[in-house]
Amino acid sequence: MTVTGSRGRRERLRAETTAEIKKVALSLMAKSGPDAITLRAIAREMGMTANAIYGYFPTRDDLVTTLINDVYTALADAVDTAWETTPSADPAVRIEAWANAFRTWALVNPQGFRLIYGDPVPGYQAPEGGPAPDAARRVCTGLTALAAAAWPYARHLYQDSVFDWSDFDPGLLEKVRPAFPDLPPAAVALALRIWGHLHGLVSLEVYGHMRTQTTSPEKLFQEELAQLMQTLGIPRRR
Amino acid sequence: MTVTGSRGRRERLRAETTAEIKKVALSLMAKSGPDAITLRAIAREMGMTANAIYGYFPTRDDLVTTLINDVYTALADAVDTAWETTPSADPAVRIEAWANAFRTWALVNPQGFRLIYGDPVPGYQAPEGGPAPDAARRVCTGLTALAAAAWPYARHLYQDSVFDWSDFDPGLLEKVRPAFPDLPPAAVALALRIWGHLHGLVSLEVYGHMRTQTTSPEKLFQEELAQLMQTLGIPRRR
DNA sequence: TGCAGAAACTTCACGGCGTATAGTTTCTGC
DNA sequence: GCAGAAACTATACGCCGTGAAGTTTCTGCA
Repeated sequence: MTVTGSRGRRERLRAETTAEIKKVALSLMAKSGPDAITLRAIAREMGMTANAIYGYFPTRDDLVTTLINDVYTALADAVDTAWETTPSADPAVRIEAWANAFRTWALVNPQGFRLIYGDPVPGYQAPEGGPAPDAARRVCTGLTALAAAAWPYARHLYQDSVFDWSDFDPGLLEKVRPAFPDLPPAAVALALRIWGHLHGLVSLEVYGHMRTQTTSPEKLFQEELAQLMQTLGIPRRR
Repeated sequence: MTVTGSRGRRERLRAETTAEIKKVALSLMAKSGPDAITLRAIAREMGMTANAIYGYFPTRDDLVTTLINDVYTALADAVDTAWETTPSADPAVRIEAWANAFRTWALVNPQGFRLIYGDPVPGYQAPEGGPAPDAARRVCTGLTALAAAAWPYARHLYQDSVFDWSDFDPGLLEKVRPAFPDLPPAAVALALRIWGHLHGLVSLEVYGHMRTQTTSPEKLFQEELAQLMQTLGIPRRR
């Protein structure tokens, strides 16, 4: 009918404009960093007035929050895909696939990494619970899957763990415990520690702090993965 | 004499004003984050015009670079002091002292940590070679000292290392090799990896990404240190 | 002691930013 | 065809860094 047709048209246009705003914002970010995400620059690029954007996002921070969500989701998709498309027979291969997907995504999308994990934009205040809680949860759940895959090999190394469930966020456990019912708290702690290790090496590299120390961050990261397998008690494949 | 006395006076006033600019800038940063470091806000606080600051720093970026240098140096001092004031008999204790000093400094000076390691300020472009190469070097050299202290225990774990000297920055090696003549490339790689581990855990904590996952980042960090000793082959003290 | 010149500082101006308010155009559904 | 909603523009305010030009204050020498 004309009714739904017309309403549909308006909604479609609206959705298209919203998408274009985000697309332009992301291209500005990719070219010049998160700082370049300004309403006026986006509007300029789109042939609009900056205030027109307020019809789509109540404030600039809301736009940034949405972008963080999208970008973080893309990262989560990347690592999830790497995990799922790698055969599960050899946990070492699978864990390496996850970790390499993480680093590769960060190196391909350095500004996205900064957007997610850094101070995204001048004066940006993240909303309560963080800007992209779902995507962050997905990444952490993925990390727990790593730990779970390694746990048969690693468990004897973490016998005297001091962790219990109260050490972790209930929202995280809600996702994690049903998926891996047999996993103890120590394994979740291990997952978070691995997150820290990988995040640290990658972020030092992305932010350029490694460049002044080593000429081959790639080699360093592969060494990290090799040693990680050691830490997890996983026999080195050949 | 009056001559030197007068010239000395001008220079002293100049040095005092420079120091006050930096002091005010750092207090703004501590209160409201690196973004709050604006020439106008500093000038307002000092009862001056923003342009007066141009007599002391050619651009805002130069001021920020100087601040990064100062703050990074403070961090380097903190970890160096922790290292040097801890008895060297037990490498585990000493390494833990270093790592805890690193994390504690970051938690006490979160905005300083962001200034050093994050995107400090909108549009800030770090100068060639990084904003604080000396302080960064000192931290990396300190890390190599950790690796050197652990090396007698750890060396057999890194027999089949693939690193050679060409994998590292000459400027780093210039500092490191004379200080630790017997240390192989693998130990430097180990130092950088440890840096990554600690940096990752601490920066996830400082940036609030851990808060949504664990309720006790402190416990996680201590577990990290305990496992680090394992990785280094250092027997756990009691 | 007076005075040229340098140093320190202010004033004014420009373009950029987020965003609030008010006004205008365009489309929708009856 | 027309009321009203939705989309968008115009104007304005207070921030920001910074350049140019002008003013005040201090310094060192005659």
